[in-house]
Order: sequence, then C-alpha cells, then structure tokens
Amino acid sequence: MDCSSWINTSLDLNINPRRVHEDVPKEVESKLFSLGMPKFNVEEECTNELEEELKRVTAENKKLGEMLSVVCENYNTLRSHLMEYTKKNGEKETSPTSKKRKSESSNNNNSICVMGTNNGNSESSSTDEESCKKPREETIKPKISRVYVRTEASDTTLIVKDGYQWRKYGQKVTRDNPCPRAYFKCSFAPSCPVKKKVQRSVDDQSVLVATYEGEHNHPQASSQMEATSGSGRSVTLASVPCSASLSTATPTLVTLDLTKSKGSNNNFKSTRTKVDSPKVKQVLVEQMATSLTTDPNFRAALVAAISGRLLHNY
DNA sequence: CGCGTTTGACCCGCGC
DNA sequence: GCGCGGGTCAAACGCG
Repeated sequence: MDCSSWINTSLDLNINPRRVHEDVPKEVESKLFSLGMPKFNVEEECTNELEEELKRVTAENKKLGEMLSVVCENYNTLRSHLMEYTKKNGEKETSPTSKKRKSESSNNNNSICVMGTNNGNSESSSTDEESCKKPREETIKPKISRVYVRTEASDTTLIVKDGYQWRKYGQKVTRDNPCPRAYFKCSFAPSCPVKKKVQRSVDDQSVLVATYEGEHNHPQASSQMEATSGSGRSVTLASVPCSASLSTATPTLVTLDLTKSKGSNNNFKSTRTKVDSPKVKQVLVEQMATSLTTDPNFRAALVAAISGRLLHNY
C-alpha cells in the first residue's frame, strides 16, 4: 500500500528561495542600516547568509524527507504485519467453514481490521482497496462495537452490566462456540434499536464478548445505579487501558474489567493480575493496533507530531 | 399479578 | 430446491 494515501508527505518546508528571501524580517535590514553599514555590503552579506541558509535548509529538507520515507516504510511494514496477524486471528475466530451469514461474516471482516468498529464515520479511515471491496450496503449498517469483559470462569451468567437496561430475548448455542450466546434488547427505551449479543470467548472462557449493534437513542440513565449498587458486578472502565483514550471522537472498543464487587478492596489487585494474562495482553495489542490502523484522529496526531518535530528542528 | 427469563419453534439468508 | 445455522418470537415458567 502506498503510504501517501494515509499521510500527506508533501511537507511544504518552504525551501523556495524567493519565499525564503521574502521571509527575511524587514527590521533586520533596517537595523543593519541603523548601524551605519553601507547598503551594498548589507545586501551582499544578506545574500550570502541567505544562500548559506538555503543550502542548509535544502540539505535538512532532504534529510528529513529521507527520514520520513523510512518512517513510512516502517509503517507499511508494520501495517502489513498487523494485517497478517489480524487476518490469522480472524480466521481462528470465525468458523472454519465460513458458512455464516453474509452480514455476520462481513462484520467479522471488519472486526479483523477495526475490531467491529464499522460505522459511517470510520468508513473513511479504511483504505481505498478495502472500500472498493466492501459492498455498498456496509455504509448503512448499524454501528457495531465489541466489548470484552473479564469475569470469573465459574460465573455462568451472560450478564454484562454496562449501565443500560437489557431484556434477554433469546439464547442460542452456535456452531463455532460450545458456550451459548445470549441475545439482549435495550429495554430502557422501547424505541431504542440497540441489541447486544453476549457470548463467552472460545479461547478464554473467562472472557465475555459482548457485541453491540446500533446506537442508543437515550441517555445512559442507569449507569450510576449500576456502578454503585452492591448486587452483582461492578464496571471498572478505568482498570484497563482502552482504545478510547486514543480515539476520543469515536471510542469504538472498550475493554471492561468486571470484578466481583462483593470482594472489597482487593479488586484492583486481582484486576491487575488478570490484565497481565496473555489473552488480555493480546486483546490490548489488538486494540492498539486497531487504533493505529483505523483511527483518523490518531493518524492526524501522528502527522502533527512529526510535523511539529520537523519544525522544531529549525 | 406483573415482569423478566427460559427455551423450543419458527423465520430467513446463504451455500451447495 | 434443500439443508444448515444464526436470529427472533412467544408461550411457559419462576420469582418477588
């Protein structure tokens, strides 16, 4: 892939001699005059200075351009590795027979790249290649996000307390996972179209995978109650670094860490030990990689950082 | 009695 | 056209 489609490498470093000349502050010239120096000497000196400056800037620009190309190269390499990795992961995650519904499989394709962050806004962040391959109907799909929730393996309930009220309307055992999948509808508002599927991870039975479809058309009214109520689990959003911190505009993947609230103050400790498990690490890596590849804000920040760095060198 | 959950039946899309 | 499998419906059931 051409990295120029991601980052505009034309840095416009103002190496045009005419423009450089124009940028010379007028007061410099006037100060030199005030020192009683003959004008021709000043002009000559100025020209020499500017020529030197131009040479220096040109050389620096060349150097920076090389650096940038190396960065882009590294980025592309990293990205291709990431794509390979996520592709492998996705194949492992989905059923080998790939007999799933079209919508489901396309969701999984998206989740390979963006961990189920398919919506109209993030669509623009996908590559040209991807957008060409994607069916048109993708653009009108409801927002889908995926949340990983760590629970105790012995806990057989498929309840993810996320601050909303859900009504379970079905449960099904799917082919690719022996654990049943529960179907929930948002019951807080009758008109709310959001649905939620909760299923245990095939790889790690202690991890619940909650897939949200659609967006709530009402405020999260019960979150406070959920968080403060002593019954059941408590949601500790901050206990795990999540991609939302990178993507402020569209926090699409949030890793929740649910711990038993009856436990008391040792929750954090146990949380930390759980986070250190390889599975969770893998999820975190995927989240970060997702942000790297899909988040336009992150890319913009990266470009700004590089540009700032380059400008700082002057 | 009302509300939420359970669970078997049914619907529908997709692949062969 | 048929079978498979995911998603949904709705009657039955349980609990407060």
